[in-house]
Amino acid sequence: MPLFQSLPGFREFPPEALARRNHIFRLWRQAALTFGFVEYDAPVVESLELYKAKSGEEIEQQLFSFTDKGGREVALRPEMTPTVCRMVGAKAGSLKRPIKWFSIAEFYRYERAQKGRERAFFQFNADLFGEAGVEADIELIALLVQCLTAFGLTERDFFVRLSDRDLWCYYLEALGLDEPRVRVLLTAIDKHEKLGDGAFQVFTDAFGPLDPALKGKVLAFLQIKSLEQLAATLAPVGGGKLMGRLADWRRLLDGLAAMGLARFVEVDLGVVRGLAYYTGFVFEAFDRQGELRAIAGGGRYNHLVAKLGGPDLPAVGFAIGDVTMGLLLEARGLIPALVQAADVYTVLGGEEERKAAFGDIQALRAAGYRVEYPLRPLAFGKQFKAALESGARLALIYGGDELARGVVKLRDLAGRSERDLPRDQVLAAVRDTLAGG
RNA sequence: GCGACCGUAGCUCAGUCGGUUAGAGCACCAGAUUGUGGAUCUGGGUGUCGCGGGUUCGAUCCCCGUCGGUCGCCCCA
Repeated sequence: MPLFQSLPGFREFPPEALARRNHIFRLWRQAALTFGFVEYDAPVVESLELYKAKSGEEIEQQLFSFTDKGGREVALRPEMTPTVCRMVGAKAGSLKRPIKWFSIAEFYRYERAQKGRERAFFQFNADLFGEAGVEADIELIALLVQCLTAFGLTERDFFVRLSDRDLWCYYLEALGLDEPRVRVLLTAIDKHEKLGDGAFQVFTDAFGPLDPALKGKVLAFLQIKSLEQLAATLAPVGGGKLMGRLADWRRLLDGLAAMGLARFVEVDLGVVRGLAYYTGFVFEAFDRQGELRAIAGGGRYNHLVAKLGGPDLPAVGFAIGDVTMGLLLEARGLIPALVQAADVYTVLGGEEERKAAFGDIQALRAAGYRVEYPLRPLAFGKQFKAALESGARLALIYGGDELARGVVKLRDLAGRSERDLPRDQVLAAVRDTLAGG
């Protein structure tokens, strides 16, 4: 038994696992860059107040927080949104709009680990600031889709559930509910999928029995699956705010359809997201099988930058977690074999030959080729096995016979063919052979 | 924070109705093998049976606790 183990919920990444992680990061990064997002990074430790200001006092329960040696109350970051809002808020005056930033970073939450959830995990975060129109929402949802399809996932593997907090608020207001009742009812709606009718208990507890007619309308709203149904439901209600939102929905869905992404997106007003700061469209990506927790989530948060001390900047963003993403890719067989192969393996006849080879090895490496050779004297047979296991395409053979003739043997390991090279042509020959196919 | 299940080698697991020195496959290491291929053969166990305590003549096995894992609840930014 090891004397020390990693802490609960903290994963280790031995080379194979790190290769997988880097593969995921590489495709996320590539997707973001093609959408014109620029990468940033930020501190891992922040003031505890930053998170309390955004999420309330209870959040401390879920944080790795402590008092530093200067007496400051601090926390390991549990998410990127407050930080990026602060960063963008501070520089907003000098940043060209729209502001499109992304990051890939590790986060920490003091929670019990379970399937798809660890205490330390990575997230891809993308946020767009300074654009209030649905064009920004389209951009983010399209990027989210790209971040998943880049791996070979299709509409049969995942979908994006699209909802709208503003729409809910305006609708419930139109049905005669005041703001406190709207807020509590939204909490119930958020839990309805899991708890069913029991979800409304929180409302009953706070305000007494829910009017059956009202409840019926809420349940009917949750059933809406298309823009047409939404329009039909809202038409009799009317009102400028609701009609405005309906127009936004139309533009959003039209835009996504024009991008060819309609097949990934479903109208689903059951998604509310617990966060009070969301102000408009909200969305979450799920696997089609319904076996995993959310793959990604995001939405519009138009007032958070101001709340954290910056200018009033409209914003929309989302995050993808690496844990659920990894589970999904694994389940679909979409994690490729990520082998780290050498370019050249150098077979050494003996100590004299080793010295003779070192100059070439160094030159090849300086030229960017991955070159391996046995660190200890090894029989030729073993060296050829090692050459194969290294994945190298070429072997350079430094034997006594060859050196006596002023040559080195270049072996194509796959083709099993060999030829002699004059000593001074090793680098050029390797370059030509590897470049040639 | 709560609950259920689980914990034997690097991995997957066997095992002991409580009994000598804890096993297999894979992986790994060495040799056969000092001039050519993933093979084969030989050898190597690499282990605090998670940890601590209890019961017992004797515990990897039974009991309690604890730590860790998995899954779920709470929460989910």
